[in-house]
Amino acid sequence: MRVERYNFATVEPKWRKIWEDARIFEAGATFDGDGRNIGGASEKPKYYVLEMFPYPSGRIHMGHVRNYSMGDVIARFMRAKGADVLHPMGWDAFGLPAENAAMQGKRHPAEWTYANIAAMRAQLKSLGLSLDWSREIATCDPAYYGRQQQLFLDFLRAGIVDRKQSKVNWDPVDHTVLANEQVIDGRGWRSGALVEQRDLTQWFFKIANYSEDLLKGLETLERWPDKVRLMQHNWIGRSEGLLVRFEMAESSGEVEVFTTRPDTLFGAKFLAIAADHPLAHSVAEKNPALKAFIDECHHMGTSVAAIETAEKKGFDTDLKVRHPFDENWLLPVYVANFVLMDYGAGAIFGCPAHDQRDLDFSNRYGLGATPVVCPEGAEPASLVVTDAAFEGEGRLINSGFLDGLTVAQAKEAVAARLEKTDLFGAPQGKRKVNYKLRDWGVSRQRYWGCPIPIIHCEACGAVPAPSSDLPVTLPEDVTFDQPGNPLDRHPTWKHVPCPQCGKPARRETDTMDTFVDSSWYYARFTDPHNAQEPAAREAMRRWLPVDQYIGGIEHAILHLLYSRFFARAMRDSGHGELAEPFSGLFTQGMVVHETYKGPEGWVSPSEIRIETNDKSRRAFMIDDGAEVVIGPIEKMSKSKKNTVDPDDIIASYGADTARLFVLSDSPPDRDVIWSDEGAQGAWRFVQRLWRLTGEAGRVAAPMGAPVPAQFGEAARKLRQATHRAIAQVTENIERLRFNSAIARIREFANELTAALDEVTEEGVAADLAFVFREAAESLILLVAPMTPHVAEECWADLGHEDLAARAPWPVADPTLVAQELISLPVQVNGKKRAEILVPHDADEEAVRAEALAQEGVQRALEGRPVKKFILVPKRIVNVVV
RNA sequence: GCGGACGUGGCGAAACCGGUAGACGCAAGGGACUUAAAAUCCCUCGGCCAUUGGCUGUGCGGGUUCGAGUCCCGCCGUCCGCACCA
Repeated sequence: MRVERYNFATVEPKWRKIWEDARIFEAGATFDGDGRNIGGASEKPKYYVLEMFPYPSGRIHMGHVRNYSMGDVIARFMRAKGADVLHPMGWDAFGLPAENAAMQGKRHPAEWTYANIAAMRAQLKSLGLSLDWSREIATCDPAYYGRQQQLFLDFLRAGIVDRKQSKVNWDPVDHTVLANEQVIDGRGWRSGALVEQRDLTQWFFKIANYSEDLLKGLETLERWPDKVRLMQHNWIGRSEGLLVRFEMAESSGEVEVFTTRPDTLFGAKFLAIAADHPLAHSVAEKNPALKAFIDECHHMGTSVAAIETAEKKGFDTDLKVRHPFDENWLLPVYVANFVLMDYGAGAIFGCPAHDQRDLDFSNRYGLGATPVVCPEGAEPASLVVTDAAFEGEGRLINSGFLDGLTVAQAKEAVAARLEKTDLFGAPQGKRKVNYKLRDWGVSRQRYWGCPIPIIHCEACGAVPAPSSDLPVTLPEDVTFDQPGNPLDRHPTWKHVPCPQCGKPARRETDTMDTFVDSSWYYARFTDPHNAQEPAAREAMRRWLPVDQYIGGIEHAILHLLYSRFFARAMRDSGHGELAEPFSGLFTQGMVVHETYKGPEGWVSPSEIRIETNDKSRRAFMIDDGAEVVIGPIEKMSKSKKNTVDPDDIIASYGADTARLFVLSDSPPDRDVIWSDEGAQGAWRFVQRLWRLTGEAGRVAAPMGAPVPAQFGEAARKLRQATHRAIAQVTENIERLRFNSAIARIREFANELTAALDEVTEEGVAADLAFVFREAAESLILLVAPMTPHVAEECWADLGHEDLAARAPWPVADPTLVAQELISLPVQVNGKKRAEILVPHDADEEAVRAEALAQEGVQRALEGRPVKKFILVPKRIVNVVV
């Protein structure tokens, strides 16, 4: 046995330096005779693996370690498989936290951000990720956001940008717009003031125009998780319905509503309009009570969750509208807090019997409910709707000319009739495909973002900044000691002459949503230093789409939808060719940890020790021995103090151990629980790899030894184990089942250990020696994507002078993977009674004879005749009696 | 409210198209080595009964099937997202 321990502290930095000097992780790498990367074009197939780039918060967390370890496994695996791999890294560097830090710590956002980037870059480098650092980008770099401004202007020219009013959360004390998460119980998080909804004129990307295309495109994304596609599908929210215009009873006006259930029109009890509906505003002018109600709605917050979870409330306007099919039937018009102005027509008709929300509303205001759809087989007279609306299928009742029709037929009949009915010179009904997807408001009243390159001129309006002005850079001399946007109150920055008429004009002081920054960075990585355009067409053609994108499920909708939109918008404004930027997507789970609570509050894992025996598991403070309560396992967060610092882990166990642990134990799309015991388990395996290679190396054949003509029993067994492990680990990595790949590698290590235990003092024969080398080298290459440093050290220890990081992936010999004898379980009436060993090509008769001869089978048969004999080849035998 | 996901030993999990439930690891218990400890190695490890062996078991209740963790119907529980956090 090898005496010296594997010393990660010296070994890991050594290999990182060697990799870096050899520049082997740069995309498009080709090498000269000395193994130096001389760059240039590559004949290899391309593979682009991308992990969502981090926000530079200052420290990486275990979630980053997991995310980037997964991407690195794929990058190293694909490189070994012979691909030219692009695996870049950058920084999502604009955003609110930098401004908050500036307000608190008096540090300039740029200084704070770049310091954080430097710290996090060093941390990421210590993980040994095979990243192409020559392509590093930061979105707060003018070189990056200048090209983004170019995109904005080209989108504007292509008609993809719009300027219109929309609602924001306004904090009247801080004079600032609040994010939804900054609104807590209707109040600003910092000021505590009641938040108002305000109309602001803002810039929009017309993503809604792409609704149908974005929906259709989902079908082509076969390597995306179904759940993400479903979430986007629902988010786009296509619905086919009818716009219906209702005539007002006491005036010549009308109210238009959108409905997906025109079939239930005879069950209508009321109309409800949004608080911001023009009609609501006009009534409110003469009705202070309604004005108060509308104001109340404005304090609800702008998020859908806030609106829909609020108690359903309405206000009777006293206006009445005529039912489209009966001019004497008048319906009341309410202003309701749950109707959204942005969706459909900003007005609905309520059918309480067949819509739960309408029913809740109706019950509150005593508006009644008449059932008009009768479920198949139910007695119409027996239908009474009290607390539960019936939203299912059935046939129409109480509905005049619709009676007896199915829901689908009735929808069609109503649409057909209203299209032919005239109201004020136009059809009363119009079919419409409606989408929930709204245009993307990109204006932010903040400093630390990409300036919107527009100049406002009193005479010429909103004028694009000339392209020679790009990038329009942020002024550095700003302060954060007053509320509001520093750009807006900067003394000189915004004052510029109008590019068209030359008169004094002012710059747009809003910056872009940071989602814009992250919507095209994948394309920038293909040509990160281009000063003329976002990315050269040739570079995008070489690398796009991203073959495998990896990130958190929290980005399932917005970021991924915006990026898909951006690809289309770039295409339509002359900046690319493809619609779908990510052909493969994988969403990884979080890293979670136990929580500990002492008398003084939450306690960090580093402050406690755990005592376990077969009965209990208890935690105690290290300093005073006081017992603390072990709480639930939760997402790592500073507030719960249940974080583990990757730096600490790397210092005590090394990067390989950290990488191995976050990849094993749990499937990658599920959360993984970080535990010190688990980390130690991973550490033990890293040590074991080193010992095992040493032991195998002592008995292994020299490098380049010829393949023996014959293999003995022991050699053949280990050889089969080796090739089966290669086949299964390869498949598991290809399917991104890293936990299974590692389990299989460990199993193979166990098999190799068992084979080494058989070795006696006399040494081994040439055939076995050959197989020991083959097994040890395979083991190291299989584990190298997960634990690259120890693999490199073992690889050198086995006598290799070139790098494991550059070695080709081992290939399984199919003839060695196949099993000649197969173990088949034998069931009697579905219960396992015996197990038989049969040749893989045994015919049914032979299997039947063997199965029925088993003692356990005979016992279970109890002499009864066999009714049916089921043989699933290579799987199972079931005897039915 | 709307939408989505998940539920298997003490714990994390595995089980490909419906075919041996619990691979691999963690924890625990027992043993070897050691003056001792660490490290390492070996054995046991879902539950109940038992002598060979049997019964039972994948959140709960039904169903389909020769056969269900897997498919269908209905519950229960937990977690996540909801458009200005990134």
